[in-house]
Amino acid sequence: MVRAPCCEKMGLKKGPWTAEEDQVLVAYIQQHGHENWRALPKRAGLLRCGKSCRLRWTNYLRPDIKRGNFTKEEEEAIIKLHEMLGNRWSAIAARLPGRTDNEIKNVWHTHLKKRVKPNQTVQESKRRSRSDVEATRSGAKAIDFQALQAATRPKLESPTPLPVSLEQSYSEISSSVTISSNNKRGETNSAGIKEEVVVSSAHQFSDIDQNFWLDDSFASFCSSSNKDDDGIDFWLQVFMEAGHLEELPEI
DNA sequence: AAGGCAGCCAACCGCCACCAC
DNA sequence: AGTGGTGGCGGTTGGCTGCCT
Repeated sequence: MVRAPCCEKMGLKKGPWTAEEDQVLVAYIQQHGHENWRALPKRAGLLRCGKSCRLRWTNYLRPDIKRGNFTKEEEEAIIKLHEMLGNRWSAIAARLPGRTDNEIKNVWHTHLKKRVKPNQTVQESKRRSRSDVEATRSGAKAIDFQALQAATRPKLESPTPLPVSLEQSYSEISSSVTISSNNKRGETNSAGIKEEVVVSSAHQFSDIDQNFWLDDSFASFCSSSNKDDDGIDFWLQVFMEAGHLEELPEI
């Protein structure tokens, strides 16, 4: 099936948003919310496509967005998260309160990419990212941090606020790692983050030393380990290296 | 002063997964 | 089970800005 381009309709505006458009969009969403992005511009009286409105809102107008330069801590966090997750910008953004995936992607491409070691290239990240997808699609066992987090985090009725500190972010990742075996997409966790997998045979690594993620241990481990191993063995080695996994979990 | 160039970043595009019917 | 609509994601683009020559 070939879908028509989003803004195919004549008369729809493209390009930079004006202050007036921003105002209209914000006012409408504050009043009515954004249940249906496609219908929103019509109802709000904007000559934009829904996709454009959604992007503008999520990347720029949302009230919880943190503007301004990235701190050293945030940059370090992005580098480390990128090592772990690859080019999964939305997953990385979910770990950085107030930052959007687009922003993080931009920062990565303009600043951080140059900083990482030569052997930690974009291509490699791509490769890791792809292999994750392929593994998931083929039903193979793969680690998915979002899912892992969801599988072990206590379910709450109200949305969970984003982590308040980077340390907490790492803590949440490392404390919720499990090995996935039955993949099921489409679940939404308590923080409103879409889950890719729900783990049936959860094996928790809740006691991993937080310093493992924060200091150079993880980075040096990554550089010393076999880069071609994108799968479960890689992550098992990671947790064994962290010193908190006595034996291989049953998968 | 002006032209060229590189960097930055907002926005767009195409694809994919999910969901309702 | 198949189809169409929708939202979300990652890659890419293009315009703006500042620096350099």
